[in-house]
Amino acid sequence: MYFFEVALLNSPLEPLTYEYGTPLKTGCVVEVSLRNRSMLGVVVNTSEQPQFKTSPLEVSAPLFYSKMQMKMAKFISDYYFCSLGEALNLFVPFQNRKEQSEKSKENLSIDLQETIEEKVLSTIVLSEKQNDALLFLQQHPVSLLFGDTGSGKTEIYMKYFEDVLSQGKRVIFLMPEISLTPQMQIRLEEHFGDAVVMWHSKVSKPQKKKLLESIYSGSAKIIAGARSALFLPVEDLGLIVVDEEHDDSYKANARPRYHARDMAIYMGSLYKVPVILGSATPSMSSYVKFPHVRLRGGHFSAKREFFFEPTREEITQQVEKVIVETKANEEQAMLFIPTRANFKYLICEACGHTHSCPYCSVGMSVHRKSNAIKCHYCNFSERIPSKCTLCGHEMLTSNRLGTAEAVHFFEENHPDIRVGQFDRDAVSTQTKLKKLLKAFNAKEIDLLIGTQMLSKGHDYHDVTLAVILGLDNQLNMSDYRAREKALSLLIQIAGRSGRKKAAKVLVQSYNREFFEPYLGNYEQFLEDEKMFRKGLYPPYRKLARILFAHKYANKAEESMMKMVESLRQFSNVEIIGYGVSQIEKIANKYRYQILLRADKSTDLIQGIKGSQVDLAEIDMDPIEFV
DNA sequence: TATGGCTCTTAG
DNA sequence: TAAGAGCCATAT
Repeated sequence: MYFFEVALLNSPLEPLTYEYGTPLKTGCVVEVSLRNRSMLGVVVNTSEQPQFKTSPLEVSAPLFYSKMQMKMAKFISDYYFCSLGEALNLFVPFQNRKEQSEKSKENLSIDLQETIEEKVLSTIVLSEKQNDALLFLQQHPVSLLFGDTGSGKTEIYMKYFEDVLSQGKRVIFLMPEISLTPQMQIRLEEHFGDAVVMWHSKVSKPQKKKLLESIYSGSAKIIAGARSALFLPVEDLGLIVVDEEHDDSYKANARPRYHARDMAIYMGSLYKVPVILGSATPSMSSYVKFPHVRLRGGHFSAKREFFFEPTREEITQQVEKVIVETKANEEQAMLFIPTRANFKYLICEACGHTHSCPYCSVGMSVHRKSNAIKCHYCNFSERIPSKCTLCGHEMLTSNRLGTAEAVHFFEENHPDIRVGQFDRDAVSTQTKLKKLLKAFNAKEIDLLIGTQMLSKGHDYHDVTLAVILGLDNQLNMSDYRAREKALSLLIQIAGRSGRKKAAKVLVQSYNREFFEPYLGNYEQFLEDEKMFRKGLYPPYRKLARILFAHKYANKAEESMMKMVESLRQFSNVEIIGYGVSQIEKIANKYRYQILLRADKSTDLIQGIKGSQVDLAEIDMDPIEFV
């Protein structure tokens, strides 16, 4: 009998030992039973016969995790503090098919010839600047393509893809989920035909099966997708691209809390393939860590004129006026508002009481369409009360304008302006996204009103006005990245306008003097920001956030205090602060947290590993602090 | 004496 | 994480 340590997929448990009649390789997918439940697991080690009685395992599916996948999973489990089973569960395993895979390798070059001869409809011609940038990218293991919107980053990627494909290798091309639009798909397919696969969380199960088939067979050469695409079973990897690398959606907000950009870089070093990070507003972290090539201006070299209006977010007469003017000129406008729903809060005029979620310590948002107030943290909703639930006063007022209310406003006051709503509520499916973008590009919509989603790399051609409300909400957040986030947001949204014609950008903010000098000069901001971050914040120092959540506040607090005490032994780990979280309660659980800082992540890991951690959820390199 | 809710332990 | 054991409070 042989014995194996098996990591249970999607289980927080450490590997358990099982027995089997014949030797098995590390990485092999097996079926085991745990407390009468059947589970999938992965052989992670062979072992001696243990003291206790072992259960048998079964080998059912011809699936295995490659050496590289095992290595990466191990890294994720160590660095981000999760079980090996949870880390492995991120990956899609390889399929064991001996003869077929040999064949497909032989066919590879033939497939490729066909792809190039039959599928390529147009050739990519780069400008001299683009060519220089490509050369730069090809000369570095990890590099940053710092290119303004419209400067032709995608063409550079595609030229590089051609090069990689011609060597019989494949590409992983990551982008934020919202950027995986039909436009991008069409652009890629125009050049690479069936060799393109688009992978994201909203692809249906049967469709995923189909896509996986083409990845297994080797016919898929360009694996484009959201962060999870990094974990697909891609053989002969030749290049990884992380587009819009500054985007926060690359960080997973549930365990394993990995950062896909950072994992892409790690993966690149493991596979010895180049990694390209692309952005018009690169993250401080990438800018400081990696060499960059700067690509300025657009093909259209459009002009943007910025106006500032010192006010909190509201639809002022000026906002109304510029939008009406744009419509009169038969041009398109975008309106950014950081809040969804009609209003973020419902407040009593008499006593000032904010209607909060019974399960979370946050205000509930007003959704007029469903006549409900909703909690944006736990989704609890109830009817909009007619009077204050605290004092009974009948006049309630709402505050913090949201996208739905702005849509409502324009529908009421300017019925001739055709409005589209672009936020999580209105764009809940890929189909709705397609529909909305199609309508906007077909000029069936005059004004697109949306949240952060607006800022994500879509190509709009005829937008001549961008209005940005509530930018100070971003800037005033107690977050070391608040400046970076606010400025990049402004530049990204502004960048959606003026692709063809000159555009106006109207910004509501009391902080003109902060934003203005950096508008055409993001690198200056990055340079200035170095001073602010050095010695205190990433990328110069490393942070970890440890979160404790429990039904009883004292339980969570106790666990936190225990951990604080044990962390004190580690002189390399600085406890920046600890206590009740900014949002005290979510989904009926009280929340406490510790924020740690160190020079090196290994210091943090050592400190955390050496401390008592019950109830704790560890967030390495956190980007959220509430 | 049965039942439900809660906490704690432990899984191979 | 999830199931089962043990414990206590309450219902019958």
